[in-house]
Amino acid sequence: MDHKFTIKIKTCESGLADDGYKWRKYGQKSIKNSPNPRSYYRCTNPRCNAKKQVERSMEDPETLTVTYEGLHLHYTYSHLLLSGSSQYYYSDTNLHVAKKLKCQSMAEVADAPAQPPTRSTSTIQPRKLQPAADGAVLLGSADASLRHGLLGGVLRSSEGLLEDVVPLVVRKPCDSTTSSFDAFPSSPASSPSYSSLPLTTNSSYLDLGTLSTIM
DNA sequence: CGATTTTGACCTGCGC
DNA sequence: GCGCAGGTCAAAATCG
Repeated sequence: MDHKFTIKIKTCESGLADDGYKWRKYGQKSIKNSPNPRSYYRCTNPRCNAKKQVERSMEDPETLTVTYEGLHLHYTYSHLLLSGSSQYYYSDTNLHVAKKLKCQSMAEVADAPAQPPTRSTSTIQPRKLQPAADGAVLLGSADASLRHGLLGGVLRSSEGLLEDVVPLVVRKPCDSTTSSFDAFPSSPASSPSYSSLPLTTNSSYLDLGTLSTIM
């Protein structure tokens, strides 16, 4: 069992996505039918088994397809310094790329984000930490207040696996006023369910809408 | 000088 | 069994 999912990140010029974790590159391979090589990264934390693969999108060179695998077993305090200029996408379509992804894992991924938006709950509902397949739970030992501080303003909209395995946000240094969002027609980020979030919709985009369709 | 990246070799899984 | 493709290793190079 593994946690594996893919997100698409808009990059600007030469800007690389900084997801708050520290990664070490351990390989690069050219992929068949893809003009761009795929880079392989491991978390530098020796206790952490998280890995990610970064591949530049064929259709949009400014989009990086990042496949995360494994769980972070530690914190990154850089999240406390998050700015509002974050843009990231969660692509369910690429979930199918992971050939080893089992149906159960798919269900896990799709579980929480597919929940109807119970946004009226202003109280931070600590999402039940889904025990990871390997028994590890990201932030599992976190002080609750710290966890809320980290998660509350960033990705609580997902209320799901993203909090467990996705680095809390994929940051990019460039301005958020790019017009590239036209390439992503489905935009549940504008859903009212996100209006209660402490982040503005034009500063952070999370494409979770289609995620529920894979249930 | 230690950490990180690069890159070719090696390993492994899968389809035929 | 063989070949291909993807993933990982590890030594050398590079960087800060």
